[in-house]
Amino acid sequence: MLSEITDNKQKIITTALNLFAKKGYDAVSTLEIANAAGITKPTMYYYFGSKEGLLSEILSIHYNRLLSDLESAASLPEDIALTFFRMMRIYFDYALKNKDFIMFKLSTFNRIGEDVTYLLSREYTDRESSIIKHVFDVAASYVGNIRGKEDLCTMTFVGVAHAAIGAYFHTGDETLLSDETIYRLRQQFLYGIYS
Amino acid sequence: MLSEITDNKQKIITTALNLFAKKGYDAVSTLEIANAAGITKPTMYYYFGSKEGLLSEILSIHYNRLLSDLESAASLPEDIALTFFRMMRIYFDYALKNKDFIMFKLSTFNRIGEDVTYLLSREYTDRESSIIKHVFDVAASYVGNIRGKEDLCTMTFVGVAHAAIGAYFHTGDETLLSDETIYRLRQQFLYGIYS
DNA sequence: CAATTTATATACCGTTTGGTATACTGTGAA
DNA sequence: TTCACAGTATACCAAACGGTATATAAATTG
Repeated sequence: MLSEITDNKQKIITTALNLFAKKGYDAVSTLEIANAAGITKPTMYYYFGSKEGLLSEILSIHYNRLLSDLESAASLPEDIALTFFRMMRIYFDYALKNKDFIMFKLSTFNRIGEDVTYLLSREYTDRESSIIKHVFDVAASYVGNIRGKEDLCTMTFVGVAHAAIGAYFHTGDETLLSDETIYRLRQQFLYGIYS
Repeated sequence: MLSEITDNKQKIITTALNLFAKKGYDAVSTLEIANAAGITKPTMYYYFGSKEGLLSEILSIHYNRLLSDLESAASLPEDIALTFFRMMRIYFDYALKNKDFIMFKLSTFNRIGEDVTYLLSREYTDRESSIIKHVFDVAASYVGNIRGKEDLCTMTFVGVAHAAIGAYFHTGDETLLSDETIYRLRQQFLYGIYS
Protein backbone atom coordinates (compact mmCIF):
# COMPACT_ATOMS: atom_id res chain seq x y z
CA MET A 1 0.00 0.00 0.00
CA LEU A 2 1.70 3.16 -1.23
CA SER A 3 -1.00 5.41 0.15
CA GLU A 4 1.13 6.53 3.08
CA ILE A 5 3.69 7.84 0.63
CA THR A 6 1.51 9.03 -2.23
CA ASP A 7 -1.65 9.81 -0.25
CA ASN A 8 -3.79 10.31 -3.32
CA LYS A 9 -6.93 10.90 -1.28
CA GLN A 10 -5.43 13.95 0.42
CA LYS A 11 -3.99 15.16 -2.87
CA ILE A 12 -7.44 15.03 -4.48
CA ILE A 13 -9.00 16.98 -1.60
CA THR A 14 -6.35 19.70 -1.70
CA THR A 15 -6.38 20.00 -5.47
CA ALA A 16 -10.16 20.03 -5.79
CA LEU A 17 -10.56 22.67 -3.08
CA ASN A 18 -8.02 24.84 -4.83
CA LEU A 19 -9.89 24.60 -8.11
CA PHE A 20 -13.30 25.13 -6.48
CA ALA A 21 -11.98 28.27 -4.78
CA LYS A 22 -10.51 29.66 -8.01
CA LYS A 23 -13.27 28.81 -10.49
CA GLY A 24 -16.33 27.74 -8.52
CA TYR A 25 -17.71 24.25 -7.92
CA ASP A 26 -19.80 23.97 -11.08
CA ALA A 27 -17.08 25.36 -13.33
CA VAL A 28 -14.62 22.60 -12.37
CA SER A 29 -14.98 19.19 -14.01
CA THR A 30 -14.06 15.85 -12.48
CA LEU A 31 -11.53 15.29 -15.27
CA GLU A 32 -9.88 18.62 -14.49
CA ILE A 33 -9.56 17.65 -10.83
CA ALA A 34 -8.11 14.25 -11.74
CA ASN A 35 -5.54 15.72 -14.11
CA ALA A 36 -4.49 18.44 -11.68
CA ALA A 37 -4.16 15.89 -8.87
CA GLY A 38 -2.14 13.55 -11.08
CA ILE A 39 -4.61 10.68 -10.85
CA THR A 40 -7.50 9.39 -12.97
CA LYS A 41 -11.23 9.82 -12.55
CA PRO A 42 -12.04 6.33 -11.23
CA THR A 43 -9.57 6.91 -8.39
CA MET A 44 -11.53 9.96 -7.37
CA TYR A 45 -14.81 8.05 -7.62
CA TYR A 46 -13.27 5.23 -5.58
CA TYR A 47 -12.63 7.54 -2.64
CA PHE A 48 -15.59 9.91 -2.80
CA GLY A 49 -18.33 8.21 -4.84
CA SER A 50 -19.32 11.37 -6.65
CA LYS A 51 -18.32 14.96 -7.26
CA GLU A 52 -20.82 15.99 -4.61
CA GLY A 53 -19.31 13.43 -2.20
CA LEU A 54 -15.93 15.04 -2.70
CA LEU A 55 -17.34 18.49 -1.93
CA SER A 56 -19.14 17.10 1.09
CA GLU A 57 -15.93 15.66 2.55
CA ILE A 58 -14.02 18.90 1.94
CA LEU A 59 -16.71 20.87 3.76
CA SER A 60 -16.83 18.39 6.63
CA ILE A 61 -13.08 18.43 7.25
CA HIS A 62 -12.63 22.20 7.15
CA TYR A 63 -15.84 23.36 8.78
CA ASN A 64 -15.40 20.95 11.67
CA ARG A 65 -11.87 22.24 12.24
CA LEU A 66 -12.93 25.88 11.99
CA LEU A 67 -16.02 25.52 14.16
CA SER A 68 -14.11 23.59 16.79
CA ASP A 69 -11.56 26.41 16.98
CA LEU A 70 -14.36 28.96 17.07
CA GLU A 71 -16.08 27.13 19.91
CA SER A 72 -12.89 27.24 21.99
CA ALA A 73 -12.55 30.95 21.33
CA ALA A 74 -16.16 31.51 22.37
CA SER A 75 -15.86 29.56 25.61
CA LEU A 76 -15.44 32.64 27.82
CA PRO A 77 -18.30 34.82 26.61
CA GLU A 78 -18.36 36.74 29.90
CA ASP A 79 -15.59 38.95 28.56
CA ILE A 80 -17.00 40.31 25.32
CA ALA A 81 -13.89 42.32 24.41
CA LEU A 82 -11.62 39.31 24.83
CA THR A 83 -14.01 36.97 23.07
CA PHE A 84 -14.36 39.38 20.16
CA PHE A 85 -10.60 39.34 19.74
CA ARG A 86 -10.24 35.58 20.07
CA MET A 87 -13.02 34.77 17.62
CA MET A 88 -11.81 37.23 15.03
CA ARG A 89 -8.29 35.84 15.45
CA ILE A 90 -9.62 32.34 14.70
CA TYR A 91 -11.21 33.53 11.46
CA PHE A 92 -8.13 35.45 10.38
CA ASP A 93 -5.77 32.59 11.23
CA TYR A 94 -7.86 30.10 9.33
CA ALA A 95 -7.95 32.46 6.34
CA LEU A 96 -4.16 32.80 6.43
CA LYS A 97 -3.49 29.08 6.78
CA ASN A 98 -6.34 27.71 4.65
CA LYS A 99 -6.78 30.35 2.00
CA ASP A 100 -8.56 28.08 -0.47
CA PHE A 101 -11.18 26.92 1.98
CA ILE A 102 -12.00 30.36 3.31
CA MET A 103 -12.09 31.73 -0.23
CA PHE A 104 -14.61 29.03 -1.09
CA LYS A 105 -16.54 29.65 2.15
CA LEU A 106 -16.84 33.36 1.40
CA SER A 107 -18.09 32.73 -2.11
CA THR A 108 -20.82 30.39 -0.88
CA PHE A 109 -21.76 32.04 2.42
CA ASN A 110 -24.41 34.35 1.06
CA ARG A 111 -25.85 31.79 -1.31
CA ILE A 112 -29.40 30.58 -1.17
CA GLY A 113 -31.79 28.52 -3.26
CA GLU A 114 -30.95 25.29 -5.07
CA ASP A 115 -27.19 25.76 -5.22
CA VAL A 116 -25.40 22.54 -4.16
CA THR A 117 -22.66 24.35 -2.29
CA TYR A 118 -25.27 26.25 -0.29
CA LEU A 119 -27.30 23.17 0.57
CA LEU A 120 -24.25 21.21 1.73
CA SER A 121 -22.78 24.16 3.70
CA ARG A 122 -25.95 25.09 5.49
CA GLU A 123 -25.68 22.77 8.48
CA TYR A 124 -22.25 24.22 9.22
CA THR A 125 -23.12 27.89 8.70
CA ASP A 126 -26.12 27.43 10.97
CA ARG A 127 -23.85 26.03 13.69
CA GLU A 128 -21.42 28.88 13.08
CA SER A 129 -24.12 31.50 13.58
CA SER A 130 -25.38 29.87 16.74
CA ILE A 131 -21.91 29.80 18.31
CA ILE A 132 -21.52 33.54 17.77
CA LYS A 133 -25.10 34.26 18.72
CA HIS A 134 -24.53 32.54 22.08
CA VAL A 135 -21.67 34.94 22.84
CA PHE A 136 -23.91 37.95 22.40
CA ASP A 137 -26.76 36.31 24.27
CA VAL A 138 -24.49 35.93 27.29
CA ALA A 139 -23.07 39.41 26.80
CA ALA A 140 -26.59 40.83 26.80
CA SER A 141 -27.06 39.59 30.36
CA TYR A 142 -24.50 42.03 31.72
CA VAL A 143 -24.26 44.68 28.97
CA GLY A 144 -27.78 46.00 28.98
CA ASN A 145 -27.47 47.93 25.76
CA ILE A 146 -26.92 44.81 23.72
CA ARG A 147 -30.28 43.37 24.75
CA GLY A 148 -32.57 43.01 21.75
CA LYS A 149 -29.64 43.49 19.40
CA GLU A 150 -28.14 39.99 19.71
CA ASP A 151 -28.99 39.03 16.15
CA LEU A 152 -27.80 42.35 14.82
CA CYS A 153 -24.46 41.90 16.61
CA THR A 154 -24.05 38.36 15.29
CA MET A 155 -24.79 39.52 11.77
CA THR A 156 -22.44 42.47 12.04
CA PHE A 157 -19.64 40.39 13.50
CA VAL A 158 -19.70 37.82 10.70
CA GLY A 159 -20.16 40.53 8.10
CA VAL A 160 -17.13 42.43 9.31
CA ALA A 161 -15.00 39.28 9.53
CA HIS A 162 -15.87 38.33 5.98
CA ALA A 163 -15.32 41.85 4.71
CA ALA A 164 -11.83 42.00 6.20
CA ILE A 165 -10.85 38.60 4.85
CA GLY A 166 -12.32 39.46 1.46
CA ALA A 167 -10.25 42.63 1.39
CA TYR A 168 -7.16 40.58 2.21
CA PHE A 169 -7.82 38.22 -0.69
CA HIS A 170 -8.47 41.18 -2.95
CA THR A 171 -5.33 43.10 -2.08
CA GLY A 172 -2.99 40.43 -0.72
CA ASP A 173 -2.19 42.76 2.18
CA GLU A 174 -1.54 40.51 5.18
CA THR A 175 -1.68 43.39 7.67
CA LEU A 176 -5.46 43.38 7.08
CA LEU A 177 -5.51 40.21 9.18
CA SER A 178 -3.12 41.41 11.90
CA ASP A 179 -3.82 41.84 15.63
CA GLU A 180 -3.71 45.59 15.01
CA THR A 181 -6.67 45.35 12.62
CA ILE A 182 -8.61 43.28 15.13
CA TYR A 183 -7.99 45.93 17.83
CA ARG A 184 -9.33 48.61 15.50
CA LEU A 185 -12.34 46.56 14.46
CA ARG A 186 -13.08 45.80 18.10
CA GLN A 187 -12.71 49.44 19.08
CA GLN A 188 -15.15 50.41 16.35
CA PHE A 189 -17.50 47.58 17.30
CA LEU A 190 -17.54 48.52 20.98
CA TYR A 191 -17.33 52.31 20.83
CA GLY A 192 -18.03 53.35 17.21
CA ILE A 193 -16.05 55.47 14.78
CA TYR A 194 -15.88 58.47 17.09
CA SER A 195 -13.78 56.57 19.63
CA MET B 1 -42.71 43.23 -34.99
CA LEU B 2 -44.24 41.70 -31.89
CA SER B 3 -41.33 42.66 -29.67
CA GLU B 4 -43.19 45.56 -28.08
CA ILE B 5 -45.88 43.18 -26.93
CA THR B 6 -43.87 40.02 -26.23
CA ASP B 7 -40.55 41.69 -25.35
CA ASN B 8 -38.58 38.48 -25.46
CA LYS B 9 -35.28 40.23 -24.77
CA GLN B 10 -36.50 41.54 -21.42
CA LYS B 11 -38.09 38.18 -20.63
CA ILE B 12 -34.77 36.41 -21.22
CA ILE B 13 -32.92 38.86 -18.96
CA THR B 14 -35.41 38.51 -16.11
CA THR B 15 -35.63 34.74 -16.39
CA ALA B 16 -31.87 34.20 -16.66
CA LEU B 17 -31.14 36.43 -13.68
CA ASN B 18 -33.68 34.53 -11.62
CA LEU B 19 -32.04 31.21 -12.48
CA PHE B 20 -28.53 32.55 -11.94
CA ALA B 21 -29.55 33.80 -8.50
CA LYS B 22 -31.15 30.50 -7.52
CA LYS B 23 -28.62 28.02 -8.91
CA GLY B 24 -25.49 29.94 -9.86
CA TYR B 25 -24.27 31.00 -13.31
CA ASP B 26 -22.42 27.80 -14.19
CA ALA B 27 -25.20 25.52 -12.99
CA VAL B 28 -27.72 27.04 -15.41
CA SER B 29 -27.69 25.92 -19.05
CA THR B 30 -28.69 28.00 -22.05
CA LEU B 31 -31.42 25.48 -22.85
CA GLU B 32 -32.82 25.84 -19.34
CA ILE B 33 -32.94 29.61 -19.73
CA ALA B 34 -34.64 29.33 -23.12
CA ASN B 35 -37.28 26.91 -21.85
CA ALA B 36 -38.01 28.96 -18.74
CA ALA B 37 -38.29 32.14 -20.81
CA GLY B 38 -40.58 30.43 -23.32
CA ILE B 39 -38.27 30.93 -26.30
CA THR B 40 -35.61 28.88 -28.07
CA LYS B 41 -31.83 29.02 -27.81
CA PRO B 42 -31.14 30.80 -31.12
CA THR B 43 -33.38 33.65 -29.99
CA MET B 44 -31.17 34.09 -26.93
CA TYR B 45 -28.05 33.95 -29.07
CA TYR B 46 -29.60 36.45 -31.46
CA TYR B 47 -29.90 39.05 -28.69
CA PHE B 48 -26.83 38.34 -26.57
CA GLY B 49 -24.33 36.44 -28.72
CA SER B 50 -23.30 34.12 -25.92
CA LYS B 51 -24.14 33.02 -22.40
CA GLU B 52 -21.41 35.36 -21.17
CA GLY B 53 -22.88 38.20 -23.23
CA LEU B 54 -26.20 37.67 -21.50
CA LEU B 55 -24.57 37.80 -18.08
CA SER B 56 -22.64 40.89 -19.10
CA GLU B 57 -25.81 42.75 -20.09
CA ILE B 58 -27.57 41.76 -16.88
CA LEU B 59 -24.67 43.10 -14.81
CA SER B 60 -24.48 46.29 -16.83
CA ILE B 61 -28.16 47.12 -16.46
CA HIS B 62 -28.42 46.47 -12.73
CA TYR B 63 -25.03 47.70 -11.53
CA ASN B 64 -25.41 50.95 -13.45
CA ARG B 65 -28.81 51.52 -11.86
CA LEU B 66 -27.58 50.65 -8.37
CA LEU B 67 -24.37 52.66 -8.59
CA SER B 68 -26.20 55.67 -9.98
CA ASP B 69 -28.55 55.56 -6.99
CA LEU B 70 -25.62 55.09 -4.64
CA GLU B 71 -23.82 58.09 -6.12
CA SER B 72 -26.85 60.28 -5.49
CA ALA B 73 -27.03 59.08 -1.91
CA ALA B 74 -23.32 59.81 -1.44
CA SER B 75 -23.51 63.33 -2.84
CA LEU B 76 -23.59 65.06 0.58
CA PRO B 77 -20.70 63.34 2.35
CA GLU B 78 -20.32 66.29 4.72
CA ASP B 79 -23.05 64.77 6.89
CA ILE B 80 -21.79 61.29 7.64
CA ALA B 81 -24.83 60.27 9.69
CA LEU B 82 -27.24 61.30 6.94
CA THR B 83 -25.10 59.78 4.21
CA PHE B 84 -24.81 56.51 6.10
CA PHE B 85 -28.59 56.32 6.27
CA ARG B 86 -29.12 57.26 2.64
CA MET B 87 -26.59 54.80 1.27
CA MET B 88 -27.84 51.93 3.40
CA ARG B 89 -31.38 52.78 2.31
CA ILE B 90 -30.32 52.50 -1.35
CA TYR B 91 -28.88 49.02 -0.77
CA PHE B 92 -31.91 47.84 1.15
CA ASP B 93 -34.36 49.27 -1.38
CA TYR B 94 -32.55 47.66 -4.26
CA ALA B 95 -32.54 44.34 -2.40
CA LEU B 96 -36.29 44.60 -1.80
CA LYS B 97 -37.13 45.57 -5.39
CA ASN B 98 -34.52 43.51 -7.24
CA LYS B 99 -34.12 40.46 -5.06
CA ASP B 100 -32.65 38.28 -7.80
CA PHE B 101 -29.94 40.72 -8.74
CA ILE B 102 -28.82 41.45 -5.19
CA MET B 103 -28.90 37.75 -4.40
CA PHE B 104 -26.61 37.17 -7.35
CA LYS B 105 -24.42 40.14 -6.38
CA LEU B 106 -23.96 38.81 -2.85
CA SER B 107 -22.99 35.37 -4.09
CA THR B 108 -20.33 36.80 -6.40
CA PHE B 109 -19.07 39.74 -4.32
CA ASN B 110 -16.39 37.88 -2.43
CA ARG B 111 -15.28 35.85 -5.42
CA ILE B 112 -11.79 36.01 -6.80
CA GLY B 113 -9.69 34.10 -9.32
CA GLU B 114 -10.82 32.89 -12.74
CA ASP B 115 -14.56 32.87 -12.03
CA VAL B 116 -16.46 34.51 -14.93
CA THR B 117 -18.96 36.24 -12.68
CA TYR B 118 -16.12 37.76 -10.69
CA LEU B 119 -14.21 38.97 -13.72
CA LEU B 120 -17.28 40.59 -15.28
CA SER B 121 -18.44 42.17 -11.98
CA ARG B 122 -15.10 43.61 -10.99
CA GLU B 123 -15.30 46.93 -12.82
CA TYR B 124 -18.57 47.62 -11.04
CA THR B 125 -17.54 46.49 -7.56
CA ASP B 126 -14.42 48.64 -7.87
CA ARG B 127 -16.58 51.65 -8.69
CA GLU B 128 -18.87 50.76 -5.80
CA SER B 129 -16.01 50.69 -3.33
CA SER B 130 -14.61 53.98 -4.53
CA ILE B 131 -17.97 55.75 -4.14
CA ILE B 132 -18.17 54.65 -0.50
CA LYS B 133 -14.50 55.27 0.12
CA HIS B 134 -14.94 58.86 -1.02
CA VAL B 135 -17.60 59.41 1.63
CA PHE B 136 -15.22 58.39 4.41
CA ASP B 137 -12.35 60.33 2.87
CA VAL B 138 -14.43 63.50 3.11
CA ALA B 139 -15.68 62.56 6.57
CA ALA B 140 -12.09 62.12 7.74
CA SER B 141 -11.46 65.80 7.02
CA TYR B 142 -13.80 66.89 9.82
CA VAL B 143 -14.05 63.77 12.02
CA GLY B 144 -10.44 63.36 13.08
CA ASN B 145 -10.88 59.88 14.53
CA ILE B 146 -11.74 58.41 11.16
CA ARG B 147 -8.40 59.46 9.67
CA GLY B 148 -6.33 56.44 8.68
CA LYS B 149 -9.40 54.22 9.01
CA GLU B 150 -11.06 55.18 5.72
CA ASP B 151 -10.53 51.76 4.14
CA LEU B 152 -11.60 50.00 7.33
CA CYS B 153 -14.83 52.04 7.38
CA THR B 154 -15.54 51.31 3.72
CA MET B 155 -14.96 47.61 4.28
CA THR B 156 -17.14 47.56 7.38
CA PHE B 157 -19.94 49.48 5.74
CA VAL B 158 -20.20 47.13 2.78
CA GLY B 159 -19.78 44.11 5.03
CA VAL B 160 -22.62 45.18 7.29
CA ALA B 161 -24.88 46.02 4.34
CA HIS B 162 -24.33 42.61 2.81
CA ALA B 163 -24.75 40.83 6.13
CA ALA B 164 -28.12 42.49 6.74
CA ILE B 165 -29.37 41.75 3.24
CA GLY B 166 -28.09 38.18 3.48
CA ALA B 167 -29.98 37.74 6.74
CA TYR B 168 -33.13 39.07 5.04
CA PHE B 169 -32.79 36.52 2.23
CA HIS B 170 -32.15 33.81 4.77
CA THR B 171 -35.11 34.54 7.01
CA GLY B 172 -37.49 36.42 4.73
CA ASP B 173 -37.97 38.96 7.52
CA GLU B 174 -38.52 42.31 5.79
CA THR B 175 -38.06 44.32 8.99
CA LEU B 176 -34.35 43.52 8.65
CA LEU B 177 -34.32 46.08 5.85
CA SER B 178 -36.45 48.72 7.61
CA ASP B 179 -35.48 52.28 8.55
CA GLU B 180 -35.42 51.08 12.16
CA THR B 181 -32.64 48.59 11.37
CA ILE B 182 -30.66 51.28 9.58
CA TYR B 183 -30.94 53.55 12.65
CA ARG B 184 -29.62 50.77 14.84
CA LEU B 185 -26.81 49.88 12.45
CA ARG B 186 -25.87 53.55 12.22
CA GLN B 187 -25.95 53.97 15.98
CA GLN B 188 -23.66 50.98 16.34
CA PHE B 189 -21.41 52.22 13.56
CA LEU B 190 -21.06 55.70 15.02
CA TYR B 191 -21.06 54.97 18.77
CA GLY B 192 -20.55 51.20 19.20
CA ILE B 193 -22.58 48.58 21.04
CA TYR B 194 -22.42 50.41 24.38
CA SER B 195 -24.42 53.33 23.03
C1' DC C 1 0.71 -20.23 -0.85
C1' DA C 2 -4.00 -19.07 -2.02
C1' DA C 3 -7.72 -15.89 -1.43
C1' DT C 4 -9.24 -11.46 -0.60
C1' DT C 5 -9.05 -6.63 -0.35
C1' DT C 6 -7.22 -2.08 -1.57
C1' DA C 7 -5.94 1.01 -4.95
C1' DT C 8 -5.31 2.11 -9.45
C1' DA C 9 -5.92 2.69 -14.80
C1' DT C 10 -8.02 1.88 -19.69
C1' DA C 11 -11.69 2.48 -22.23
C1' DC C 12 -16.16 3.36 -22.54
C1' DC C 13 -21.35 5.08 -21.72
C1' DG C 14 -25.48 8.01 -22.49
C1' DT C 15 -26.57 12.80 -21.76
C1' DT C 16 -25.93 17.54 -21.79
C1' DT C 17 -23.22 21.32 -22.94
C1' DG C 18 -22.50 26.04 -25.53
C1' DG C 19 -23.13 27.25 -29.97
C1' DT C 20 -24.74 27.37 -35.17
C1' DA C 21 -26.33 26.64 -40.23
C1' DT C 22 -30.40 27.29 -42.25
C1' DA C 23 -34.92 28.35 -43.19
C1' DC C 24 -39.16 30.59 -42.23
C1' DT C 25 -42.37 34.56 -40.95
C1' DG C 26 -44.26 38.93 -40.26
C1' DT C 27 -43.61 43.99 -40.90
C1' DG C 28 -42.22 48.41 -42.85
C1' DA C 29 -40.14 50.95 -46.77
C1' DA C 30 -39.56 51.75 -51.91
C1' DT D 1 -45.63 44.33 -55.21
C1' DT D 2 -41.16 43.66 -54.25
C1' DC D 3 -37.43 43.84 -51.14
C1' DA D 4 -34.92 43.91 -46.99
C1' DC D 5 -34.57 43.03 -42.44
C1' DA D 6 -35.68 41.96 -37.62
C1' DG D 7 -37.03 38.09 -35.12
C1' DT D 8 -37.87 33.31 -34.39
C1' DA D 9 -37.67 28.10 -34.82
C1' DT D 10 -36.03 23.29 -36.50
C1' DA D 11 -32.48 20.48 -36.51
C1' DC D 12 -28.04 19.79 -35.88
C1' DC D 13 -22.79 19.76 -34.18
C1' DA D 14 -18.41 18.48 -31.87
C1' DA D 15 -16.90 18.58 -27.35
C1' DA D 16 -17.32 17.95 -22.62
C1' DC D 17 -19.96 16.29 -18.87
C1' DG D 18 -20.59 12.97 -14.59
C1' DG D 19 -20.17 8.41 -13.99
C1' DT D 20 -18.96 3.19 -14.69
C1' DA D 21 -17.69 -1.78 -16.30
C1' DT D 22 -13.76 -4.10 -16.24
C1' DA D 23 -8.99 -5.34 -15.73
C1' DT D 24 -4.86 -5.35 -13.05
C1' DA D 25 -1.29 -5.15 -9.75
C1' DA D 26 0.19 -4.86 -5.09
C1' DA D 27 -0.55 -5.67 -0.33
C1' DT D 28 -3.06 -8.07 3.56
C1' DT D 29 -4.99 -11.98 5.52
C1' DG D 30 -6.19 -16.98 6.25
